[in-house]
Amino acid sequence: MKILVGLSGGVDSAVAAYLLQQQGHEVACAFMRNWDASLNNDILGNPTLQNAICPQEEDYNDAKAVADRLGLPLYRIDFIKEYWDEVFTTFLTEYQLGRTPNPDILCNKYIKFSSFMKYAEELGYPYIATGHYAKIARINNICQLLKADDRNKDQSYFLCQIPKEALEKIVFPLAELDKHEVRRIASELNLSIAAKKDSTGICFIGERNFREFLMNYLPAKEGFIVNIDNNKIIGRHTGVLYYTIGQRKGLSIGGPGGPWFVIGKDVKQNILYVAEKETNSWLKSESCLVTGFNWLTAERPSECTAKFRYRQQDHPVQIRYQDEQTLIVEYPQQISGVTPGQEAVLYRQDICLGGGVIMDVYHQRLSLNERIKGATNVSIQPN
RNA sequence: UGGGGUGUAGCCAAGUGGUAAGGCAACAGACUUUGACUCUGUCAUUCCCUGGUUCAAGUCCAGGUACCCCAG
Repeated sequence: MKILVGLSGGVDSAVAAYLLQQQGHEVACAFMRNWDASLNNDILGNPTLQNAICPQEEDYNDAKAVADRLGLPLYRIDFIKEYWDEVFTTFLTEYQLGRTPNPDILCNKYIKFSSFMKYAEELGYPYIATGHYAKIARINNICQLLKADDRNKDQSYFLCQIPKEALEKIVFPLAELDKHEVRRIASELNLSIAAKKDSTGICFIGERNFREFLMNYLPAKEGFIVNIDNNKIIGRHTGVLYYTIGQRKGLSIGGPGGPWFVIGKDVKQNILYVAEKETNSWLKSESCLVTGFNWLTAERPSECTAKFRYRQQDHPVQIRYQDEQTLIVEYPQQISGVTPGQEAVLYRQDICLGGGVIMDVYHQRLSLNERIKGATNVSIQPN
């Protein structure tokens, strides 16, 4: 098979390329560049802005070294405009609405398994491969997305929004490998990046002071932090959009009581609502509204399991259908920290059924905003 | 300027003569291809100031000082 491997400069994609080569495929590599700090006005909190060589060039050099070591051709392709238009604008819009989006899921949907796949086809490669820890298997002659064998690294959550048809054209060579085996292979090959630290942080943007990064695009706007249980102002925030539900760090609320957790926000009034202790009922919900659901299978279950965040355990859930893409996901046992903007991803055992965006969460039949409104329907008192 | 009370880290707070608990926050690290959560670690040679008693003072005594409350 002719396969184009997305080579990032990290260990995983390097080993993926090597494995495909060993299997006798006709392999070429491509390095994607999707973020340009100066072009994208990414100034605040950018630790590498002044560096002579930007981290992405270092990654490219690493990828080049890998390709050379394996004797494979390396293409280079920019998706900077596509990333901005399709991933980043959506990301910012969601933040402006007070939600917490998952940019990496958008990146996989629009860039890696759309634009990049198209690019590969045009280049004459009908298949693409990446270093994702996920598995594709034919079940009843239909390609399905499954969890990786390495359950600790499984990244199927991030792939829930990719086009179903794309599954036919993707190869995940790391599907059955543990991370430590991948590293072992890399070091046996004497790859220069064998010990390179796993990358974390937003896809293509990297590990950053997140608040400072957002300040480039969402201006700081100070406001009050209010204790939802008594409507008292107990602190100040630098911008309600910078916080996410369930967040504890960065509130700077000292003194008696605590710890304090963000439980909701009022974007219009610029108020951040917090409650004491993680055990408080404000973070719990029994159901949520999920929209834009991307189905990866033909199955439409009424019961299955779900993850509401990456690396969260699978929770048993029941599904009620508003329509094909709009679901009410119910979990009467209650789950903490289900957050609008994040993705609800459904599974049946190992099979990833698909995912959609959490639009609202409900507790005792009330939406989060209704609950907050009910609790704050008295004037806020200065403390 | 009569009475009472209180001053311990950024905040809250133990400690009542024997060599500064704990919590919150902050910071650092781990974990993590979202954002969180979580875990680990760091964080007062010093207790409002000055002097005194004592082998030993955050703790006792004296004076000063700041703030709070009550009465004027």
